Amino acid sequence: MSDVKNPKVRFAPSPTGQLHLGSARTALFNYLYAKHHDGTFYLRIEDTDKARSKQEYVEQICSSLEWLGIKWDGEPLFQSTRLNEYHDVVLTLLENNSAYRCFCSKDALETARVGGSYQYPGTCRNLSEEDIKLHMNSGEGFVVRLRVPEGETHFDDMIYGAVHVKHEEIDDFIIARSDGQPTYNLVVVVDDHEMEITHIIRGEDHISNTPKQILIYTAMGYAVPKFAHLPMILGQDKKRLSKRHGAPGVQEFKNEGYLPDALLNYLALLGWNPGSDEEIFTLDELIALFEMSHVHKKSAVYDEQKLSWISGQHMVRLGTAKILEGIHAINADWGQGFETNYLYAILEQLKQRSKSLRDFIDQSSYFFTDPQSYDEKSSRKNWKNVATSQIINVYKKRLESIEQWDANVIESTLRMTAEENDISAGKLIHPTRLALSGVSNGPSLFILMAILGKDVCIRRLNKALEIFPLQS
RNA sequence: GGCUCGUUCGUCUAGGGGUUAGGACGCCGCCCUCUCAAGGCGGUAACACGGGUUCGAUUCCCGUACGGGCUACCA
Repeated sequence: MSDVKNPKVRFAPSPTGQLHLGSARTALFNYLYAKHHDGTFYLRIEDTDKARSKQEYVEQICSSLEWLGIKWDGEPLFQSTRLNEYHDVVLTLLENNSAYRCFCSKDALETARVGGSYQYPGTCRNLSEEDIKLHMNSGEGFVVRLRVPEGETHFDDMIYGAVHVKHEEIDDFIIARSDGQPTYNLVVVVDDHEMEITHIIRGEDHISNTPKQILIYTAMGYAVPKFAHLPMILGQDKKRLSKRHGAPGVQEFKNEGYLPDALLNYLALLGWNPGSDEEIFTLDELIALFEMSHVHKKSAVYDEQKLSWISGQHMVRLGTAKILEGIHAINADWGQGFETNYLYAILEQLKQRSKSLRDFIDQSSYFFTDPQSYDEKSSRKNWKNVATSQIINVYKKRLESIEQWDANVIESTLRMTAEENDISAGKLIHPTRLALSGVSNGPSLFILMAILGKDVCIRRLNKALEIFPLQS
């Protein structure tokens, strides 16, 4: 289908914050593209902004990627370790006349900016050797700018198609700051060349950097890689997704109890479609199906409800052992002191009712401790008077004599009791559920009772018989 | 402001010169049922607008509107 072989891609976050949804999707698409084509997925930490980069963010980003199951190949490359290489490239560019020193002060340029033009006026573009020496000798600071030639640059974006940019629209941009530090555009090119990256897959916000980078590739005589720019993810207000949309970092999704595969699944569907009506996929399935040609340019709005649904779908498909593992990852105490089989039985029942791992925790308290309170509405509705207490008492007595404690027996006993007393089964089921769980919803009552066990059921019924009806 | 990209149900999307414009989430209803879910069935809801081109445009072209991106000695 595709003639791409063993591509090398990279995900290059800057450690100035934790991994966000948008970045996570960029990482995902890089990963999917690489793995689909038997390629390599590298991680590069863009930590040249010393003021904003933090080690703790490096760790957070890495652990988020690990949690997601996006595994990078080899060791991460840290740009902060490659300052010498960048410096050498700047010198080469200076030597081959592709770049030049600019002695204009920042303030001077700032005040020179008028109207709609933000471009560098080219003051130092053609300084003579003597002028340069003069400036240098007087100890003036300088930046290095790329000498952008006349003409235009074009490239074929895998998603955007043909992009043409006239050079008049490109500034003689800075590649080295006055403190000698290289800038983003320079650094990216040097590393992508060094790492032999074949496909640069990144957010649409980088599209205008691309011609600048191509200019550097060309000036250095490097082969130009292929580019794919991904559409943005927006919040409900159609603004670029950010913290204030309540969709912060990947870390939060983990804490909320989302499954990594579910998050990945949802993210993949933002801007890409599998070419069928299927919507639920594991990571491996996404790898197999991923095609860059199915990625479109339109930005997508993040929708937590759909994420939640997808999460629920994954939950149902997941084995109980995996679920237990996941729950313990966010709450190691859950179910402590109870047998694993007991926990499995609970999870099996709660699966259909849980969208996240948190839901299991939130819904399962009555499996471990007797209800401390009873749903008020249900109390009023389902255990109104002493008549209910009397019939519950009858049922309880019969339960006490059951030898074979299983759901079928529990159920037939209840139905028999109801029938003999000429009431509907529901009249007995609802108060019993209330007495046992304290709430009015949950798994089938008889399965619930079978799981809880005879002793617990009798104990809780006795307690409820003391309390209900609340007031008469 | 300049450059640029986009616009199909509220949202994610399929489609593409002639279709009852398809699917999914959500929402509503029904079925199932001991509740809540899950599941099944059905319903609600869209081609931004104006001009062309054409026998015929939602689909192609041009404008307008609206939205996104970029416009740093950040990455």
